[in-house]
Amino acid sequence: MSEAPLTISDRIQEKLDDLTRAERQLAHSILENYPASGLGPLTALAKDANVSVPTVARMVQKLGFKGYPDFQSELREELKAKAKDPIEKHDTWAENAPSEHMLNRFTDAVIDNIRHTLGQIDPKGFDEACALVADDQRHLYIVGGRITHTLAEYLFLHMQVIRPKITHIQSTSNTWPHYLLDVKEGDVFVIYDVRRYENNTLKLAEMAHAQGAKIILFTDQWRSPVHQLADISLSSRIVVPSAWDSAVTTMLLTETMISAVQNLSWGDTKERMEELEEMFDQTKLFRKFT
Amino acid sequence: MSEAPLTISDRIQEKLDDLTRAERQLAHSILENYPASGLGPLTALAKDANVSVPTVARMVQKLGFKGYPDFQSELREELKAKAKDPIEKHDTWAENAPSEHMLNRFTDAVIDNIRHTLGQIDPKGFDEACALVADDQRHLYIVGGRITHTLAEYLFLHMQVIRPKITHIQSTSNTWPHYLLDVKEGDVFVIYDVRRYENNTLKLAEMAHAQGAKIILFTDQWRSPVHQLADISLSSRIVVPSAWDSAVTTMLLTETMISAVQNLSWGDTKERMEELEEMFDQTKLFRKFT
DNA sequence: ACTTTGTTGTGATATATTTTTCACAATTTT
DNA sequence: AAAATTGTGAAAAATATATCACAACAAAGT
Repeated sequence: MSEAPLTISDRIQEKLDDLTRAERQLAHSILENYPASGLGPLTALAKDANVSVPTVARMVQKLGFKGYPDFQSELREELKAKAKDPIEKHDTWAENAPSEHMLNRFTDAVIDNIRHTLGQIDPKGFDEACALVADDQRHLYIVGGRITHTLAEYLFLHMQVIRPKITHIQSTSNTWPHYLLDVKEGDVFVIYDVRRYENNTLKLAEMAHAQGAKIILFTDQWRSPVHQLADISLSSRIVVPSAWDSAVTTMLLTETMISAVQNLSWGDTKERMEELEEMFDQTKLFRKFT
Repeated sequence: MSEAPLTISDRIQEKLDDLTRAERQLAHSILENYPASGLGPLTALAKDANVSVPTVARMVQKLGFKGYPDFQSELREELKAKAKDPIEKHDTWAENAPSEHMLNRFTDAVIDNIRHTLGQIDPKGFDEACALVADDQRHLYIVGGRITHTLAEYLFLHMQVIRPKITHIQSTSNTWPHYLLDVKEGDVFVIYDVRRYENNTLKLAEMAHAQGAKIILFTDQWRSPVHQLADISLSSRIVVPSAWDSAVTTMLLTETMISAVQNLSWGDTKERMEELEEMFDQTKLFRKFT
């Protein structure tokens, strides 16, 4: 058995549990841009990971190296070996799996979906959609179908924090006619509908449209019939090597929308502060969970 | 247009004619296993190339670097950049939007997450997890938290079609102690837990573990504490330019699992046929929609 | 063959960095 | 409150780098 020669990356990950908080933080920093950061001076690495110099020194020894230079020289060996290896031809995603492995095939397809989807999207329309969703003068209704209600709820959960006046409707439930009574002109519907397109969803969209609501539609490349009524359609490619369709791209657009709406709601000034706070928050989390 | 930023390798080759014999010898040695040898100590490089130390020092300056350390740090930069590149290639995703547009920034981050995640995943563990989930002798419990229950439900909805004996538990609900009564040794728990990790989820995992259940954990790069109890952990990078974390990569893994489990459930014989058919199918689709 | 000219290695040395350790205080975790 | 972890600042030890002068060498032209 010619076993995989156990890279340093592997070794780090294995030991991850035996490491202390600061060490783990350092480990992640090393893996973050591997192996480049490990090849620089120890001091730089320490600063990069926001840990002290002794922490680095202590850890490399914990990992079983004689010292930092020893660690580095093994890293270089590894790099040398990898450069010789012909495996990297087709960049596989999961390097340790053959390219026919489901992990690689699936990911290939998803990346392809993302590329196609983003390549064809209309940024203006997207921005308009975000603006509509961000406008808390309008009541926001979020609608999903049998499967897509999970995406709808995902959007709902986040919007709940960002703005008031939102409702999550499941088109497959029979309670939704209720909600429609209250719909006012100018309210916004975010509707998820991918194949197989659901009749209920279409009906719901029609009624909403009839009441003068704006409709933003998340759909697939073949476009749900709701498309006819929608003010803005965002269609994603959803084809993967599976018996089912992929919701990954749709979720990507959804998350992007969440982020964009958040920014709009907070105003330009706070945007940067938020980014900072995020980083800070992240650091705190590192400290908290050891 | 932003041309490729001229690697050090390029620079060396360009200057090759201006170099003297020993320097050329050195240059070739550097290119021989590039960039590894350039990242070691100057002395080692000199010995490797069978040239003297001053020759190396003289050459790096001739190449326009301030000194050997300068040369090295540029090499590291290059390596870092290259590691990021394989598919990203700085082609902006939404071509009609500027690269600072949220669509592009967000997608960049997500692709990066996917690459990191897949790069570090253990395919063996993944396969084992799929086998466990596919085994319909075992009852399958799917658990999600406040946000992640949407992912859990997504998995649940698909598994429902593929196999019997599954239950979707929401860790935030107070009904879950009920279910645990029925858990038998060998049953399987698929648990979603990303930061901020939920106490309920941990408790639930502990009880499941105590009853001898297998645990498969979907978590983030920092790993939920449930990790300690899990038989298999699948961790995803979740960092995006947003106030929230991204679930896209986790969903990608989930969908991949669904697809893999589906294949397993159809029996070994049909598996390959199906794969072929899939590929064929995929090709057809490519032709159709391009 | 004999310069001439430019290149290269040697050995030595000064400088600059880096690594490794310490002791101790601050902090966090148990 | 005790134990473990981490950062600080400093210093010592170890390496690495940059240079120098000079001799050895090689190639080119005379």
